[in-house]
Amino acid sequence: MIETFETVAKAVADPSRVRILKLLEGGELCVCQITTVLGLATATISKHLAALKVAGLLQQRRDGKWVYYRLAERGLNAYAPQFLAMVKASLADDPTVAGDRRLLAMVNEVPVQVLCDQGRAALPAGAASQACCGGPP
Amino acid sequence: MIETFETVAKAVADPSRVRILKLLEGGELCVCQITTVLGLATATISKHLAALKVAGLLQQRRDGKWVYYRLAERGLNAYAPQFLAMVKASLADDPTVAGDRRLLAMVNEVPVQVLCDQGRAALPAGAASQACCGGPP
DNA sequence: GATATGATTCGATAATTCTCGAATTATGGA
DNA sequence: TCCATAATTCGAGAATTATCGAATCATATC
Repeated sequence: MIETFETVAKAVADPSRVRILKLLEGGELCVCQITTVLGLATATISKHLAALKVAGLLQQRRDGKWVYYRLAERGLNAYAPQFLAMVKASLADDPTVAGDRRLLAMVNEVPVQVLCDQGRAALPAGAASQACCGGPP
Repeated sequence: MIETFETVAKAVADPSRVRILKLLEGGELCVCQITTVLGLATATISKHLAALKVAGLLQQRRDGKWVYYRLAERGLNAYAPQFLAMVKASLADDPTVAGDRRLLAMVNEVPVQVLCDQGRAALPAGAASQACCGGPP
């Protein structure tokens, strides 16, 4: 009951996890794609994904070596759909979310194997700059 | 943007604060009434109320020595109304929330001055038991 | 089978946060 | 003006959490 509600609310109360949810609105992604866009350690992303899954917000699918995550369409958690709907209706014009979206577009240009292997080095030069620190002065 | 969203989500991601929100659905309450129902220290309740207010979920009104809080009807935070609506639509049958509601009914029988002075001692004997530990074995 | 690779789990550290008692502020009444 | 009381703020301790590197697990390929 209130613990279930708390679990979902806590899951949504972290910017990294919200960024993941917003990314997945465009369809399923594998862990290394999400990792490349967010720019965090793989272990960190994996933990975030686990938290979102426990909260009933995500579903998992393995395809060979890769694990794909997507927004949960029917959840174990009664409150998950409402939270998902609210996230979906929010933050469309947030600069961080927009930057992630732009970066994702480039990530999608690269085959998954290459991306997993090289990370951001597989992207066009300077592609990741908007996500962290901007161009030269 | 995403920080604003995070602030509200964090505010809702704590069971004590959700209980406060559920209590206030019945109308405004003063700090000592909320403190008596939740059974936490006054300082703790005050901090929770401040967090909810900063998140745009609550509004404040002073009446003499007492400060009354109520759900915010028009908030500074763009996401607050949606979160409030979701909380309102949730947890109606949660046992903790139901216990708080029963306790609030008794609290409302006592004048505020007496309540602030005596706390739970002002309630009928054993009234607070359902909120923590149940009756004798 | 042995090896390589993507993802998860483990262990540790730094940062948040929940909670409380004590000190402070604000208001009302003697 | 001085005291009593309701609420907030301060300071500290305990618990939770975000993050990472290293170790482990799972799958595919040779």
